[in-house]
Amino acid sequence: MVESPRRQQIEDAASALFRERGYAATSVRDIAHALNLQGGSLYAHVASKEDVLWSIVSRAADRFNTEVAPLAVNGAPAPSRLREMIRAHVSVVTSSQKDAAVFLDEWRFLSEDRRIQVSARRDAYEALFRQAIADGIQAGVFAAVDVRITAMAILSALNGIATWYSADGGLSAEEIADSYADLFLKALHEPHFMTRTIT
Amino acid sequence: MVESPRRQQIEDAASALFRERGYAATSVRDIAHALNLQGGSLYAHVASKEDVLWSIVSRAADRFNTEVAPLAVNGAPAPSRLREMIRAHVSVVTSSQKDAAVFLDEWRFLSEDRRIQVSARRDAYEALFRQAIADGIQAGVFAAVDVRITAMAILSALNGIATWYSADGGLSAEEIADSYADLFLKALHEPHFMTRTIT
DNA sequence: TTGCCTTCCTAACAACCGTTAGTTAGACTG
DNA sequence: CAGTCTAACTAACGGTTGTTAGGAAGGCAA
Repeated sequence: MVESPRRQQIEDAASALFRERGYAATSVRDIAHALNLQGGSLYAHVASKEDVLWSIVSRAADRFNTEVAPLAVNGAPAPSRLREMIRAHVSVVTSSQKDAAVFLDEWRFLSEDRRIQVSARRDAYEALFRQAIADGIQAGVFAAVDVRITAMAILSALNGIATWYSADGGLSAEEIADSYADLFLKALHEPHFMTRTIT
Repeated sequence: MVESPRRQQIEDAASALFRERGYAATSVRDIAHALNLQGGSLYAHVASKEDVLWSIVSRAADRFNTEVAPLAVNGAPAPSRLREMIRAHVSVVTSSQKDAAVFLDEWRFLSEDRRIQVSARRDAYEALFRQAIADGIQAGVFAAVDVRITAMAILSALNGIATWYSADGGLSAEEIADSYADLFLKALHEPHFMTRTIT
C-alpha cells in the first residue's frame, strides 16, 4: 500500500485543520482549499472524509506503538523502563503533535467498527503502562498505588501536552519529558526501609 | 437574570449531547428533540446555539471557581492547601461531569471574545495551583520542580478524569480524588534533612 | 369577555454539507 | 500520431444547518 505524496499532503493539511477546528467543523472544501484544490477534487485521492481521519488516527497510533512498545517489553527494571516509556511517549506527542492531538480528540468521529479498533489498541497500549507500574510494585520498588488510577493519571497528563505544547515556546520537549518522568517516578517511589535521605 | 426551568432543561440536554457528540456535530434540532420539541421552538428560550454553549461553559467555570478558589486563598500550608484543591477539583469534575467535559473540550467553538474571556478565567484558575506549588517550594516543603510544568501535569491529569470517569464504575469519586492527591503530593514532597523514613 | 403573554408549532430561508458525474487539459506509452 | 492515465475542474444532487416569521393554543389579568 504505497501512499502517493498527494495523499500525504491531504492528510497533513487535514490533520492541521482537524486539530484547530475539530473534525466535524472542518469541511472537505476547507481541506481542499488548503491545498489550492476544489472540493470535489479530493475524491480522486480519498474515498471519504472519514477515511482521511482514519489514516491520521492510524498513523498516530502506529507511531506511539513503534516508539513505546519496544521499551515496554525489554525486561528492564520497572523504574527505568517506565521512565523511558514516558520520555518516548512525550517525544511522540511533541514531534507528531497535530496527529497526536487528532488521535486523542477526534477519534470519536470514526465509524463504530473503527472506533472499536481504536479502543482496543488504546487499551492494549495503556496496559503497557499498567504492567510497568504493577511490576514495580511487585518488585517492591514502587509504592502500592492503585495501578489503574495511576496509569490514567500518568497518561492523561502526558496526553495533555498535545493541547498546550508549542514548539517555539520556552520549553523544549526534552525538558518537559524529563520533568514529567521525574515527577511520576518520584510519586511512585517506595522509600526503602531504614534509609537516610540527605539533601 | 433569572433562569426559567425550561432554559435549564435546554442547557442540561445540550450539555449531554455536546459531551457525547461534540458541539459542531450536535444540531439545534437534536437538542430540541431530546426535549420533545421542534427545532425552531428552542428560539423562544435561547438566542442562539452558541448562547447555550456559553451558558454551559460559564456555569462550569463558576462551579470550579466557587469550589476551589476559597481553598486556594485560605492561607493554609501549601501541602494541605493543594491537597484540598485537588480534592475539590476532582469533586467538581465528577459531580458536574457533563458540564465539565463540555467546558474543557468544546469551549473552542465559542466566538473569539468569549474564548478570550474563558482563556483569562482558566489562566487565573491555573495560577491558583501554580501559587500553591510555588508557596510550597518557597517554604521548603516541596521539591524545587518547574512550577509551570508541574501545574500543567496536575491539571491535565485531573481534567482527564472528565473523559473516563463513570459514576457507576468500580471507583468512587472520593477514591479517585484521594489517589490523585496522594500521588501528586508525594511527587512534590521534599525529603527533610536527616530524616529517617520507616515503613 | 377581551387581550396579552408564554410556549409551542409549521414552513420556509439561504447557506453549506459530503459526495458523484461528466469533462478537460496535459503528460506519458505504444 | 493515437491511446491511455492522471489530476484537476465545474456543476449538481439530496440532505442538513442555524435561524426567522407567522400563527395557534392555553393561562392569566383586566
